[in-house]
Amino acid sequence: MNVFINLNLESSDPIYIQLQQQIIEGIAKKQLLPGDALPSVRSLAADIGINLHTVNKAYQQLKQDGFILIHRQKGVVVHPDGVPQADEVYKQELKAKLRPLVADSICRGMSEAEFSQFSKELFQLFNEEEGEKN
Amino acid sequence: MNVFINLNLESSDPIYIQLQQQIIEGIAKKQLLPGDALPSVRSLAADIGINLHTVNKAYQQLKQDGFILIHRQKGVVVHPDGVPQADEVYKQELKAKLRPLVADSICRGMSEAEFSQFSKELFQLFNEEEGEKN
DNA sequence: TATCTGTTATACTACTTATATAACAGATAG
DNA sequence: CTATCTGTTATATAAGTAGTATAACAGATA
Repeated sequence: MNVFINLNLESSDPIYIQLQQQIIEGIAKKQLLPGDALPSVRSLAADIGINLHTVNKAYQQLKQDGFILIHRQKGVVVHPDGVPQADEVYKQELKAKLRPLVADSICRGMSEAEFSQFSKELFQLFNEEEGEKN
Repeated sequence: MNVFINLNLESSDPIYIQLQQQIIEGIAKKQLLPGDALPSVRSLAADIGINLHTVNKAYQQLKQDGFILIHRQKGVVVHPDGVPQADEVYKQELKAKLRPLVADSICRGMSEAEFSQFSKELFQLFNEEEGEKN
């Protein structure tokens, strides 16, 4: 049940953020399904060669955001009820995150069409591989 | 010639990043045109109540990214030749920044159409106010 | 000469990231 | 019962980032 984790230790993105994103990508690609078990903090930390607390930090944030459930003595699973649907608060935050990307892109002469094409390609990337189990 | 700067000191985004983004937004909205003068590091710092070095850090990065020119003893201006157009490297970085936003949105049941609609709204936001001088 | 530029240097505080150990309480397998 | 597995909590440390505070320098300009 190993999740394929590719960490970039050169990146300025913190390890626990990269870890979060990889798990979220796994859920988006449906390689991780509701109810699926995730490795324990200790085994995952050992597997990818980082500290237990770094994994725990990622898990805590994923739990906070509704991606996973943590049963105190049973382990960690992808949330059986699925991830909470995007509400208005989430959508406002999303727009706030897109905002600087759009402003920058406009300055550099990119069209709205090209920008949206990138989004479209990413949506396809995550949906194409639907259900792959490697 | 004051740039309207709205800082959020509660935000986890560093001040120098917010400052950068506001100036980039000004350029995107064409409120700041090629050749326009920007305040000196000292006067802008005094105006918005922050340290000189924080402003300098934002300016240095804007210079590095081609948004502004800094004439050693003359001051700071929006780059007269315009901002460098998006190249392949830039586009790859943009996609890398969009990637976690898209993965997250998919998990939360957002469609590609809705996601692109947000981008579209932001493009309009920056283009609507074209040339406004308040 | 006084004052404005950007630039550089140093020092300090506070916070974040990541690691290292250690211990605790509940569940479970032998 | 005991050993081992869970997540959790507590400390401590090291390195890096963010932000501030002062000070000084060199070139331009009024």
